[in-house]
Amino acid sequence: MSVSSGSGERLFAILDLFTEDRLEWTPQEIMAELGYTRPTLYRYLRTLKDAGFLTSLPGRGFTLGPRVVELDFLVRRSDPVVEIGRDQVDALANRYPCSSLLVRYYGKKLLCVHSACSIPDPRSSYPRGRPMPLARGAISRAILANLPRRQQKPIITEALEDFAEIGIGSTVEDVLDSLRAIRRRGYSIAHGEVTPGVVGIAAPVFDSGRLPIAALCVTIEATALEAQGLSEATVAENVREAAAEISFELAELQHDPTETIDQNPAEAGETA
Amino acid sequence: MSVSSGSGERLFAILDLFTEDRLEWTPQEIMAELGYTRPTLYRYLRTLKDAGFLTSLPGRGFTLGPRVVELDFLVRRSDPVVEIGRDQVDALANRYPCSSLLVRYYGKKLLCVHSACSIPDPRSSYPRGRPMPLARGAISRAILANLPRRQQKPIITEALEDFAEIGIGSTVEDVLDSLRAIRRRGYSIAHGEVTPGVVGIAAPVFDSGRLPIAALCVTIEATALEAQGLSEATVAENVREAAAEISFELAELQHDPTETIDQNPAEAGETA
DNA sequence: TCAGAAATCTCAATTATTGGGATTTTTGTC
DNA sequence: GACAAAAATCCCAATAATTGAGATTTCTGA
Repeated sequence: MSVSSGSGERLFAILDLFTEDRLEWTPQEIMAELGYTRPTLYRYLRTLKDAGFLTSLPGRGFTLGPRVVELDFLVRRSDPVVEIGRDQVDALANRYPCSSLLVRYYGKKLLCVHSACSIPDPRSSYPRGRPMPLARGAISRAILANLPRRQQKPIITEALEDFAEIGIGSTVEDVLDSLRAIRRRGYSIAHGEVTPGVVGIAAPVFDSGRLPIAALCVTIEATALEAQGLSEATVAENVREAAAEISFELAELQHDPTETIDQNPAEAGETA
Repeated sequence: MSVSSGSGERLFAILDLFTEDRLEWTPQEIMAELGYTRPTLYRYLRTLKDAGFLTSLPGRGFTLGPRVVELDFLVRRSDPVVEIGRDQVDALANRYPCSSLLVRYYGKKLLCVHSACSIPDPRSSYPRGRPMPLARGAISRAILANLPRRQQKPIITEALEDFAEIGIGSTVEDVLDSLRAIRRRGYSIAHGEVTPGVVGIAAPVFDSGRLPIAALCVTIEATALEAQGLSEATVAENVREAAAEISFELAELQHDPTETIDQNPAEAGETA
């Protein structure tokens, strides 16, 4: 809420410039974009470079640096959802000609944390680290449907047009009803919401407190399903079971005091 | 050089606490470790959390957060060495029962940036993001041997005992001779230097300026080599060719102005 | 070798950061 | 559901650290 300045935040603002669309920035461009003074900017850049978050390309400016890579390795290690889910993701990819994703729910974001792919040229590609929209697709709904009402409402209200377009419901109450059904069924299905012709089938992963913290998802071409004589429901059952298995193993970890684990890094709740 | 304070660096010092051995820290522990005041520490933690670099675990403190994952995705995208090398790494893993690594040289560090594995239970495991020692193993020497003399000397001097132990040479001149041989041969081999019974075979990857920026490496059980009737030299030739192919494609990218690429993020040179 | 640009340095002004202590919120327990 | 202990946040004056204009140095390419 607070627009607090703080030189730390000004540092991170530099990192925020680097996006999928723009992976290189020169000091010039950064100055223009953020309005920092020259000496200040260079000081920031030096700090970031010394810390390894940026590296300078000979004549072309800066890119993200190796420290990021190192830290991601540590994140993979510290996240039991990844540790445990990996096998299930890979198994699903082996069973069906699909890409299979494990997507984590962080506060207001969905982030793919592991994926596997068993088809040559996947049309929808979500490798680790790519963020996803919170209001579209099977994954989104698998999570949303299992959130406490308190948290559902603001999200639904905000993205009502999206839901209407998809056919989930045109009023908040309608959407809530649809989500209730999804919750009871244990999985959600989306037809071509993200990529045309591709079916997404997702099921929620719970922490030991029964809160949804992730979703397991298989995306498969509609034509491939047909070709293999598979029904969506069959696949969905498999996904649901695999997700349940992850939840189960997570809960076990929780109870076993010999292992260190984290649980639900999602933000508590925000006054939307 | 400079022990400059700077609140940015104090922020990053918090991130530096998180290591493979210690993935969770409570504010208490951080205060004790870094000596920050309580309000200050909490301010820092909030900044880091808001930026997504940390997340708070319910009752257990903090871990690294999702922003790291997002940034690593961007790094993978911006590093052409990964983009190009991936296929070669995977191909080698398919050809031999081994793990196959692509390791990047960043200033004074070696960092695995991609790996593949074709055996069930690999004894030496180097997934993306795990740093490696700069003075041990085939990878290290593949890089070192191709560095300009200017940069070789200080490194060798500093790690002379290591080299002596491995049998590369007991004086700086001896080591330089050995490295020259490696450079001429085009690949380096290490027997059980990192893991007993495991052979490492590595070849350098060059940027368009003929500077070594990475190494491609296959690690394979000595017994597996024998069982398959493979000679080290045969495998080494394959590794060398694959690495050369990466170098070649990198150089091509360099000349093709339609692609944005980075080149050699390694630090220029430091007054060792 | 030299010009033009890029990066760094110097140092005084001032602002934003700091930390002691009070206060509020959260957590765990009864 | 209420209570005590701990954890996190707030307040605000003091001050130390950050800032930026301009000079200077280093780099880059011709």
